[in-house]
Amino acid sequence: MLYKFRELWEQYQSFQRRLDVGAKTLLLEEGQRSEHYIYIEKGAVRTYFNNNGEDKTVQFFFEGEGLMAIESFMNDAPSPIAIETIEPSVLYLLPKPQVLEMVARLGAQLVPLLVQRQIHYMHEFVSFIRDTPEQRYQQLLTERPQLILRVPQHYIASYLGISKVHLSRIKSKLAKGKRHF
Amino acid sequence: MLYKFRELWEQYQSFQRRLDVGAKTLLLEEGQRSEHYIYIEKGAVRTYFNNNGEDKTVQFFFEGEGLMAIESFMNDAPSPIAIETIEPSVLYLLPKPQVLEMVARLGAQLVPLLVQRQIHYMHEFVSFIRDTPEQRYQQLLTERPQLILRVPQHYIASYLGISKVHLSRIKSKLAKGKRHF
DNA sequence: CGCGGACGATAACATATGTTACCAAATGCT
DNA sequence: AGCATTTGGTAACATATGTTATCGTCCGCG
Repeated sequence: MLYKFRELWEQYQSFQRRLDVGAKTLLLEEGQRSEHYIYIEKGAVRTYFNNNGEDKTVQFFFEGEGLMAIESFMNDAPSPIAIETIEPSVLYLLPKPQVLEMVARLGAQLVPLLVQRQIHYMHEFVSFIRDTPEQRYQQLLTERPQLILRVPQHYIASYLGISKVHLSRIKSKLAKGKRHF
Repeated sequence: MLYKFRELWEQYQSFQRRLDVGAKTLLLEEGQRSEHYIYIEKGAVRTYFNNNGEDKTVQFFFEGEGLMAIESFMNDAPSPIAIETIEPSVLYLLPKPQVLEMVARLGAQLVPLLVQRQIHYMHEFVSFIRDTPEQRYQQLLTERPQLILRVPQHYIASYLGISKVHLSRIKSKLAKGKRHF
């Protein structure tokens, strides 16, 4: 039996819990076990961890995307990563048993999806060893302009691996370069 | 029909090509299409790319490990990544048609493997936004000491995302800290 | 409406890292 | 053995980035 992910997802509607939450709602705490797959109907979400008192953002997600703390979920271990909303959001949570059932039913159809995810992470990795923070910021600007507009700067800074002060410097430097009157 | 990867691999022995090559042998050029899975029986291999004239190392592999330029292989596109031996090596190459056949036969059994790879890349990513180059070097020292011993320093430097001069500084700083006579 | 916190910019200074250049030791090859 | 190449260390200087502190604005919430 072959499924596309989206069709299969619909079949589990009755198990999905709808969440309508405000900004900065914690969806998974660091150290907790992940028990859900999260689909974002509306809003924005980030994953992050705490590094001696300061937030480090790992990834951003927006409407139409899904996520989970895969390491915790798959290895049944405390999550090194926390999840919280950035904006008021509408989310659908599917509990672990049903997620595992979906995974089993999808079977080999997951392989290409997982391969593409892996390629995505390799790209991020390569970007770190090849590009300066300024270049990485410019790529964000061109490739994900909505992200720059919607996400507070200090989250973006830690995602880029730099301080918020430095990101501010980069922006003002770029703005100076663009000015011509 | 269920297989473990290793058992299945043995079944394809007759398709495997054995390569006995010296150090710095180019196995896949940047821009070429990847047509093989490579298993390392002996030796060491790195993946890298050229960034305006200078090498950036992405990953290291040693005996018992396998690799391929997954992006090129799976998407049938020119590879952004080159592959070459670091040491004289004995390798086994399995051509693409047989690799695809293996993938098909493994099917859903690949899912956990791919998930763990994904987690691995996420860890590398997190290390970049959390740790200083010095910390990343120390982790290499404790987690993969053989790597430090066998791989030339400038490859390690670019893998860490820093210049070889700076890596040398880090080493001498750490050595100074350890000295106590 | 007003207040406090979140957000963003900037300055001044400290530290980390890159670049270039030079030298010494190790290694490979003939 | 001898030479060229690779590898690794160090110094001096330039640049990038972090840290701390201060300020102004905006925005949510009582």
